[in-house]
Amino acid sequence: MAHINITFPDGTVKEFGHGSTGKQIAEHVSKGLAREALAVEVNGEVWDLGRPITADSSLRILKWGDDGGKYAFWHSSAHLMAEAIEAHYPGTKFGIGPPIENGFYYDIDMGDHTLTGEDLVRIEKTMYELCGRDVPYVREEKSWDEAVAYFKKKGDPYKLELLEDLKGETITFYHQGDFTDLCYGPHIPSTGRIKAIKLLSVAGAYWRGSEKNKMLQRIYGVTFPTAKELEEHLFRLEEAKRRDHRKIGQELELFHLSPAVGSGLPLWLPKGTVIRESLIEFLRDEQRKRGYVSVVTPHIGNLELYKTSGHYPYYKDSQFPPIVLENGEAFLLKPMNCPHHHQIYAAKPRSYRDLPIRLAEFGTVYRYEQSGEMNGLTRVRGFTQDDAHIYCRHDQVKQEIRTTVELTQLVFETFGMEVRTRLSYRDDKNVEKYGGDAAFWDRAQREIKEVADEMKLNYFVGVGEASFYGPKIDFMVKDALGRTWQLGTVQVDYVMPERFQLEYTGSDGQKHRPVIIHRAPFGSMERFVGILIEHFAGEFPLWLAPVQAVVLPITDAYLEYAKQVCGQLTEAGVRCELDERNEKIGYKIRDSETKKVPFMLVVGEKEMQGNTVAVRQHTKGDLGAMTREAFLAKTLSAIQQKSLTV
RNA sequence: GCUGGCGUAGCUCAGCGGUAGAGCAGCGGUUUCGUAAACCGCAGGUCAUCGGUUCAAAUCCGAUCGCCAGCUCCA
Repeated sequence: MAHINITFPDGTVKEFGHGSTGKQIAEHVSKGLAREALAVEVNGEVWDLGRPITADSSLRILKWGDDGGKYAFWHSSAHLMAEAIEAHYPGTKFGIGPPIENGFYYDIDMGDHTLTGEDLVRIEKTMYELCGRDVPYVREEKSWDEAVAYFKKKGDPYKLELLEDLKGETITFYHQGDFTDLCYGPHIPSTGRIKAIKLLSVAGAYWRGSEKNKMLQRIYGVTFPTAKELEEHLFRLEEAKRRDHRKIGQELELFHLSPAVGSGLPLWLPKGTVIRESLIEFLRDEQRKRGYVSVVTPHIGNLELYKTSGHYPYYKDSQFPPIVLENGEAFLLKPMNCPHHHQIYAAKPRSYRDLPIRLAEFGTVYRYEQSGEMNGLTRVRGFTQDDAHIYCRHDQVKQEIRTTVELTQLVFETFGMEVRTRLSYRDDKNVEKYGGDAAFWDRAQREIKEVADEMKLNYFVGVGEASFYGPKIDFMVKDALGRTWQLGTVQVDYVMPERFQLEYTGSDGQKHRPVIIHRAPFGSMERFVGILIEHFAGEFPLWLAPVQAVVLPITDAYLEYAKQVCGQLTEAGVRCELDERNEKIGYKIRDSETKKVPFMLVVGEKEMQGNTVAVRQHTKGDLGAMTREAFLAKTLSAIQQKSLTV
């Protein structure tokens, strides 16, 4: 009998019988491993445990802790859900049912029936019954014709459409119990492995992600090998909801969204404005050190300006309609600041000695987002970019990219935020979406990649994510609900200098085109603060806290002393408030804790006598008494250092 | 924009055909208190808006606006 050599992850090689399965090999290693095994990775490809291995291979047994194992587990769970749906609603047509980052979904077409919460409960219950039967997932290879015949008979147009793209290939089916699905796999050995199930939500989703297609119903769910893990997962979801910036923003009175003003037009309340302005001050300072100069431009601009830039009419759908005067002159609420800045550059002749010129503005822009797109502060129709445009020579481009990336990194480090970096390239298959010559694009993309490599950035590439005038380095973060948002961005632009005929005189006396770098480390103040609220769960570091300290007199006998303390701190630049309400100290403390005020200064007889304050730190509790001077010094130092721990 | 869900006092929510309720917050008193909620009282709502059904609508139906989840989009 023939043998095959199996190489394990630790490098050891063992001989097994030809056609051995992952399951058999796992059992050979240990009973425990076999019990936990969900799938097997064979030469980098994830397979079912039951699939015979017929050649020398490197092999890794996948468990719940491995992405591939989870993937198979949730993929199998989607099939289990489909089986339960079919049991309740025969004739349901199935789209796709893949595993995702935190669970799985299945897109289904139920005709006139709209799923309700009760339906989900019923389906979930049936899933528990089905996994209780512990039936195996069985792989079966079919010819394309057999597969088509099956789904024609079943009457499932979506599966037939999927098969159209698989012509000529070997098709695989998976069965479990009474359910059969077209599926590339892999799957876990049997339904019994699924012990805990939660169907989370149902929402609409276009078939194949195109709004031209029919909208199907998508059920999201998550499953686990143990009930405990499900409980933990649901607890984490609840925790994440508590961080939601929309909730905290309301509780802490940071911003307000009034329908009377308009959807997606946030109002910054006094406490939120403190945060916003602290951030602006921080960045202005850093930019000043780096040779930026500030400019200010109006909120509207002549429509012709945007025709020159190319923003209009190509992006008409995402702009508010023009404001047209009686004489026919038309203005647009500015959707970006660049054209205005370009006019500042063009306002006088520029020499190569002047470059780079770095024009910075916290510029407010307006974009007509689709009605279903607005989201708290993270997606709005009016927002302020921490914008700047750097006009430089070709030989300065890489250096300028590098320093702007470094500035962006400094920003995220200051807040201890984790970001993912994306190189956003154009999509070569869709070139009409982009302006400028291919040669410019190649050059710009090469330049950002070179800088990214030289800086050893840990990036991924996003094809088709470029802006229409150039490629970008984008900095992405996730919100409390796991949604990804773009914050900082650095963009290289060879297109706008052409469109606006921007020039400088070189050392050779000839006219040359500058290159523009667009950059915004925060991205927008709104989105950044939204994410920041969630990052800190409303517990801002001292330098950002809207109220840094609150003085709490024990009784009104100490009100006068409390006023002195608060006055001294305010005088020194600390944002301090006095709680002079006629309430017990416990009540005042509770109130300030709820408002997440970093320092509570309790003052009574002892403090007044000793000229001290009893310091209580938010979430940390009583720190004991401190002289007023010591507290002030400690506070000022933490503010100055932008410390994350106080 | 699309699919579904939801709009009741500043906030969190109950009421779901017979004309509006609680807790917290607010205000007025009493209390003068040492590290997460003192006590008593008062006030507060054209039940998102507009239209319809009905003897009667917060409650049923429709439209509009807004919010939420997802999809699509995102210069």
